[in-house]
Amino acid sequence: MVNYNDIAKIAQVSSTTVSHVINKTRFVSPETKKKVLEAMQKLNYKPNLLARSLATGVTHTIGLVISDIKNPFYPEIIQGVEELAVKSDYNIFLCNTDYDIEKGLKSIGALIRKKVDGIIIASSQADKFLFKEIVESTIPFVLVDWNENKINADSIYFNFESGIKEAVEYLISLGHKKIYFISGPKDLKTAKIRKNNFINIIKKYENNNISYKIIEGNHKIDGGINAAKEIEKENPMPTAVICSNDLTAIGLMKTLQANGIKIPDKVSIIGLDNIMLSEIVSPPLTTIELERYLIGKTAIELLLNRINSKDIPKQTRYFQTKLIIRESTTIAKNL
Amino acid sequence: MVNYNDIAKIAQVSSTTVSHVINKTRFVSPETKKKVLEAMQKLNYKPNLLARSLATGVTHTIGLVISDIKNPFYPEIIQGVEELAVKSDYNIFLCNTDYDIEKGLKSIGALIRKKVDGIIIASSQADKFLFKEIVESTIPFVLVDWNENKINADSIYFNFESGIKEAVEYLISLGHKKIYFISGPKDLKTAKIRKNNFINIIKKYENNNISYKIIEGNHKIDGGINAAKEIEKENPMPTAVICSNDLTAIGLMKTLQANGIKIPDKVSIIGLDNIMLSEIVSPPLTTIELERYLIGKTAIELLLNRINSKDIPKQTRYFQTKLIIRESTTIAKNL
DNA sequence: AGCACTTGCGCAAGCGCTTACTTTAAATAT
DNA sequence: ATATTTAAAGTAAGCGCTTGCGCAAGTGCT
Repeated sequence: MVNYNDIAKIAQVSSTTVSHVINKTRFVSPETKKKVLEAMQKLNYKPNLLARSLATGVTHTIGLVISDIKNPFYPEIIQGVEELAVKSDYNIFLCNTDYDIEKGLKSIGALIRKKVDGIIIASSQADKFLFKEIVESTIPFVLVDWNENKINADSIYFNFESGIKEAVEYLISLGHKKIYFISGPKDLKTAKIRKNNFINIIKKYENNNISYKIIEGNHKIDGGINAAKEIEKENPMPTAVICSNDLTAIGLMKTLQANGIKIPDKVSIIGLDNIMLSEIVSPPLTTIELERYLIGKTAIELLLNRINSKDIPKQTRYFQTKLIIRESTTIAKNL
Repeated sequence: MVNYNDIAKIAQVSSTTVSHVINKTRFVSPETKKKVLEAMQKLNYKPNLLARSLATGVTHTIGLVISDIKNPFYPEIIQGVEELAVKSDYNIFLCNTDYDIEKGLKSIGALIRKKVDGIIIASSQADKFLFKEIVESTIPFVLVDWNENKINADSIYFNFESGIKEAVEYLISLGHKKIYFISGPKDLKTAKIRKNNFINIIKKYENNNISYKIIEGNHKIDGGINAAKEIEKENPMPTAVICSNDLTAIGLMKTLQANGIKIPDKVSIIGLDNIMLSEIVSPPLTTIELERYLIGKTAIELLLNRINSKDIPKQTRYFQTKLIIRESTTIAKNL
């Protein structure tokens, strides 16, 4: 591998000078510069960023931890992060935890050891140990939808309450009395929050003759499929179901439809996330929107800020959710 | 940052010994080992993988270049790559080219300079210059669906011909005579291949009174939406359309439906890729399948093989495509 | 007792780059 | 003509790790 010494030898200068012309870190006379550049050209020199990083302590690399690349929730976040990262000359280590804490831990460990300049955790897999690792590493990080303990860290919070409240009230306004909720995986922080928000909100209406029930899902399509079976067993069936995410809602909807249950006539369904899919299914899904691209962009902005000035106060950003009414909801027929 | 010397000092050994206990690269007496491990514990030591990589020339990092993270085509490939990569203790630099050659070039350059151990290029953005960079870098790489010049490199080829042939013949067997094709972006290698395969196949039937036409799309939903407008202008309209990818087909289908054109009664539609979405739309899309997870997995297998033994002969793998008949196709009504 | 191995570990160079400190020579000031 | 400043570039240590080479003490053999 060709290095500064090789260039220096040919250009008849010191390797210091080579470094300075490459980095433009001090004045070098035009003639000298020319010699160096020509030598570089001649040797087809490619800098070794590992060596530079070792010397400077800066890698221009960040880690992005997500939980499920196949969940359409993430690609847009990734895109938001990636665009600005690349513009700012950062590369991204993508870590997919697969909802697996062990795997997440392993990835985070590797990120730390590989000296990333910062980490974005958008994997809602809450784990104290993982968190401890990161904090101790002193590597800047931002938490997306996962600041369980209101820890003092740059964080992005999703306010699911606003959207879920809209959804519940909308359903009630349509005359629904029996409203079910399909949750996400038990150990997923964001799923817990979504569920609890739903419960808190609907409880306020319990005396208005509104009943509810939680069915466990997994934030995947098959969770919705399984939930459909549970729901069909109910007698009477709920007239409306809110799902912890769109994938679940879609699995549910498809299964009910396949079993001859008309959506929304018989059951109204509301999702959460507003993934692209939700617009495209039939009927288009009423859902609660989260601006994922913007979230990704904001996450990387916070991170870069933090990287560039470690001692500014920790920042938080809130993202509201809001109901998008499409065609999977209608007035309750079985009054 | 704590390093070998700090540990060595506390454990009263040389840094060589520290290295050897950490890497288990030579025998160290149990007592010494214990002292070292305790010192590490005490200092909460975290190895610096940059330094190690600089010394060994191995980074345990690979690059994965794709063209559009938002295209559901990619996440499964990423997953296939990621799973095995993590199992083998590699981290992944994800580079999204956004169909932008400049951006791709920039990313590849960074990967090379950051000394990745290998690169998987699953971005069908053909560019000689980009290719030149990689080859010159001597970094192992594998090409997914992008070996334009049958270059001697580890490659994965998609055989679109098999699936497209099935699709065309299936449509003809259903009595379709006017079959359109919506292509992908002009400068996308895989799109060119898909289109050319279609043309080659359908040309064989031209004398059987079969006519065709190519409409340009972009492998995104809006490409399908625009194509719908073109198609509606045709008189008579084609009775069947094959799309270069599923996203296009979905955009097309949704738009035609919105304009009152029944699918498949009036127009049969076939997609390509078999993304999850295609199963979920209404009607479920007849499409040509590509096993993306397996492709990702195969890509990383090839790459790891290459990394571990540079001088084995270059490998190639072919992936057949095949027609999956769902409900967006039916017999031609306007005979 | 003398020799040859073996065992366990240390020395120090090197990976390719950065950067504080110095040197050299020319330009300017006195 | 000498002292001082300035401009341009070099010296070498250091980032944290690996690893070829070598050394001293211990073991076994004759």
